[in-house]
Amino acid sequence: MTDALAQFTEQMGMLGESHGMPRIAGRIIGFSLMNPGSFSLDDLAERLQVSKASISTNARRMEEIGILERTTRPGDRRDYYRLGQNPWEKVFALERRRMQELLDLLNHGKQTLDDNMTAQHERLDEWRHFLEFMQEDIEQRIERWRERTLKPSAMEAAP
Amino acid sequence: MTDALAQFTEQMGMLGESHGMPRIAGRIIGFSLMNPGSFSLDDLAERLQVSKASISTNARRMEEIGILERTTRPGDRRDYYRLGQNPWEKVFALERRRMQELLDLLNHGKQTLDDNMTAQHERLDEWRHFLEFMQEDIEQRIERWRERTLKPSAMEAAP
DNA sequence: AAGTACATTCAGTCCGTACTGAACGGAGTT
DNA sequence: AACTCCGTTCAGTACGGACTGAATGTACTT
Repeated sequence: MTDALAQFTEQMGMLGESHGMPRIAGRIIGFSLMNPGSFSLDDLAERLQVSKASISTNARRMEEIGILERTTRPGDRRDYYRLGQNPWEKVFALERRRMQELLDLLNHGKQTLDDNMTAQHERLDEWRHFLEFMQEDIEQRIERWRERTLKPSAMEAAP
Repeated sequence: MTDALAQFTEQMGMLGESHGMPRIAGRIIGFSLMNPGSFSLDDLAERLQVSKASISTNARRMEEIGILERTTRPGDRRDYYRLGQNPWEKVFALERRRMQELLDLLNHGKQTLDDNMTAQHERLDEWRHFLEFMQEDIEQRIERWRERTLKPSAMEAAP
């Protein structure tokens, strides 16, 4: 692996950490982004210089979320992993779920709040409205993205 | 503090952790959401059962980001904290910054990638386009939210 | 000047969790 | 059956960072 690519992989690891995922998970994503084909657990363990156990755990978790895809080959017992279809939609879905948790918490909190605390009620409502407003739009946004990528002819060049 | 409110505060702490912030920061937000007025460091330390040092550090950091507001009172040396104007926009801004970091990383990685690896180039481009698309749209969305809240007469009831 | 009332900083502790090596399990092969 | 080649699980380690108590800094009061 080139120096530059190794560095890219490491930075993806760090970025993954800042998104709340294990460092190795980010590295796997970075590596898979930059290298063609699919890779066995042993491949990844060797290339990323980490234990096979970590690779196994992280790859499987990311497959459950849909970020990675597991494939097999005839006459070969190993599992091979590569990037899934549209990994970032999956990441956004996770963040959306956290937003929903917050929304639920705010709703529940509002119920436990005494009626005469109008200022707090208003503030809670404001937050809820904002979150709901943003949330309903995320879906629309992703939908629009899908439409756009399905019709590549309509793509405009970005500056 | 009521049992229910204490529980709310704790859950806000946990939720904050899942967003990558210290538990105490989330608790301060939760507490400030539910309690009227502004609070001194000692107030918060006592109510949240944590050390004053932690409160100081976390409150200040959140003030830097704009989530909290620091106020003072005549004839009183203490600092008082309360929620800032539109805290969630600030949280979104943070996530937007992380997206930008990823975007930068992808752009830089693309430059280090050999020209003849067309498949990887395409995949990188796809990611970049998606992120750019989502990012520019988030700004528009927040802008629309501002317009909407500035004209409360135009508000529609949500289902 | 000494004393008081704050906020901040810093060295050290504690805790969660990512990560590892080794053991385990299962499915194929001989 | 025993053996091989996988992936997974588990007990233990290591590490990062949140949190704390004590020290420090600063501005005001007497």
